[in-house]
Amino acid sequence: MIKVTLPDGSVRTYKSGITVIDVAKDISEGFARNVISAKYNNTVIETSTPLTEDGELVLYTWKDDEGKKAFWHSTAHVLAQALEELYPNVKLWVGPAIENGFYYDVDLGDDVISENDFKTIENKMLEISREKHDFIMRSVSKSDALEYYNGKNEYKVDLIENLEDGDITFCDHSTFTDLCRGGHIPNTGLIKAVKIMSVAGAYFKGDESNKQLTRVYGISFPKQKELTVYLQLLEEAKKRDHRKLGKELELFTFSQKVGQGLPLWLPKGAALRERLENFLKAAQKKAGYEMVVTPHIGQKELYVTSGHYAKYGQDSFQPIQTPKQDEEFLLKPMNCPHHCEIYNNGNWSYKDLPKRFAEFGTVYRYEQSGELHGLTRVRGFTQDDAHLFCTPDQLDKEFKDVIDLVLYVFGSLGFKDFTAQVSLRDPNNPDKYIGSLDNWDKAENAILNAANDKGLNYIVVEGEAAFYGPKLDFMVKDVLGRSWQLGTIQVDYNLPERFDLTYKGSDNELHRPVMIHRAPFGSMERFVAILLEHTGGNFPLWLVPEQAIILTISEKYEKYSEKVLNLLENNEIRALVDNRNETIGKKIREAELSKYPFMIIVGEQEAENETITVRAHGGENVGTVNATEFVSIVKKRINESLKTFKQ
RNA sequence: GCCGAUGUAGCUCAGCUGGCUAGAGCAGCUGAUUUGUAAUCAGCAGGUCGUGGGUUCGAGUCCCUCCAUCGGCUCCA
Repeated sequence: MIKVTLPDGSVRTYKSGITVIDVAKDISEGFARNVISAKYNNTVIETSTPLTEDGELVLYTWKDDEGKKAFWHSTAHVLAQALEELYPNVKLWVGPAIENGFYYDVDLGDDVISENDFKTIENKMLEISREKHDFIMRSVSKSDALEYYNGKNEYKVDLIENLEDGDITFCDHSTFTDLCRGGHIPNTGLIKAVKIMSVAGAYFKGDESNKQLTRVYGISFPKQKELTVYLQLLEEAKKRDHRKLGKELELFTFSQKVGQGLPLWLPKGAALRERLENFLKAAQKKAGYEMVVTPHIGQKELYVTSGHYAKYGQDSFQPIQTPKQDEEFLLKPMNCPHHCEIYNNGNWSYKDLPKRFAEFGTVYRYEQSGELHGLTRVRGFTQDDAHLFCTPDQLDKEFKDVIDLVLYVFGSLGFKDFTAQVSLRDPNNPDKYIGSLDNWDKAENAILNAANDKGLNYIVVEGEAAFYGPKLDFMVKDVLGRSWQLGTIQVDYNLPERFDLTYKGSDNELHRPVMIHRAPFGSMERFVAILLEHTGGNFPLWLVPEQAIILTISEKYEKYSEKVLNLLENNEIRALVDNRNETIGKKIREAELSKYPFMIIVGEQEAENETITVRAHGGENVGTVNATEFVSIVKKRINESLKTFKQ
């Protein structure tokens, strides 16, 4: 007999060898029908797996993330079978579940899959699904497994060679067999709806020097309706795409003539960006930062000193020659070397530190063309950069103060769903980084300590560090769930050495300062992009381009509307008048679509009584008030969203 | 850079298997209308169909080059 503990703490006793599904049936027949996956002692198993020892059992349905994972991974098997039947020369690599659906990486030989083929693949998959084949796991010896794939599929052979004999399992369903570690739904019949989403190239083992395989993305559901809902959700998300909103709200544009990845900020966008800059400048001033300004180019030697040239010289915009060709300049790809030289201009005592140099510095990076993406990945962008130079003793406090500043910025703009990520170096790839191991250890520990003390809920990712130092990044997702780095804080012991930065200590000796790189927004471009997607274009009231639009009932009320506009402008409320010869219904419709927070309607009644009637975006009737009262309403709402920074 | 897709008026899109002067709605302009909470009516104007080649009697439509964009991969100081 074995003891099975369930998540609620209850313990049930069964004959050894009972299957997961029978345990589920014992709990409840109805529940058992929905169980599609399970974990036993924290290991993913099949619902048909017999239990032979005591353990903790967790049962999953479609509603659980683990259940979805099993469902989608199982669908990947069905996809693989469909591909094998449709493309006899196909060689399979791997087919995992992902956040939304699954993919399978395959080598199609000379065949190509394009969107026209999706329907055929989907139909084939549904055909297989309807036949209700059980997924059955079996153990295979390493030699048998190798034999099975030898000469037929070098990718699987590569995979098996790295596995331990005894740990190798195959999964069968229908006539299809795949190397697989497990985690399937009971049978293919549960898959009722399938959609192939896209195909893409993906390098074998993620290595650019390897062959590029074809990655087929798909998603599946236990009900047709859920697929429909999912596709509708995607459509809705696309409406909040920053590229679409940026165009509609006239914030920014791109021009083929100017060049790809080089955004053009339109007047409304530029004004919005300026407000963001002023907002941060005010907070930085309180936190003891000093603004500096540096040029857009620098001598090549500057970047050789910093180490950037060796690391990124080949992938950057190539050096600019002087007419005599006796000097080379680089477009500034980052501000740190310039700021190091600003530090070097002074003769600092420990009493002067920390020095905090801030600059909205525009930088240029030659990103691969395939990587460019709206405003989130561009070739010319402005960082809200600053570099802090401090004594080793001051590092902890300075780092924590920067965390506070970043959290203040995120809070003021309504970002709640962000992930703090500590990015460390890849211990297996030391060539990627500059600087001594000792310095790296110090820097990594400084970040971890500060993050811990601040009670930050963070994840640690190895291999994501900058080449000169580890980072604490603040990641935010876009409408399609893609993660982007916004705020970043980095500890750097390396550049101070390379630039020979010093300060005089209390012992009258020269010492090396520690450097913190930080950018709360990350870049103005990316930040505005993600902010657009998060707000759907409904910016916080303090930030929005125009806070109110005055709509006249007819052109007769032009004079009065101008008077109201004047009063609002004198009270620093951004507003404009729509006095076109159009119906009030049309003006309201357009104002709604343009996302003005307030619509002020003025007509006969208002002009007579010196009042205004206010409608908020979305339809809220704020009421009929006088203009001064409206000013206080707006000011109050702004204050609710924008706290002042204290440090 | 690589894989797949897309590119028609300022915007959103139609244009079937190549066939007469390339269409619509919105925006714009002109006129009428002077309007009370999500589209007033009429008229006008607007396009080298991304670029450059090719196939053809004939190309928006088929083929190739390049450019840009989209979804991924790799990259991301």
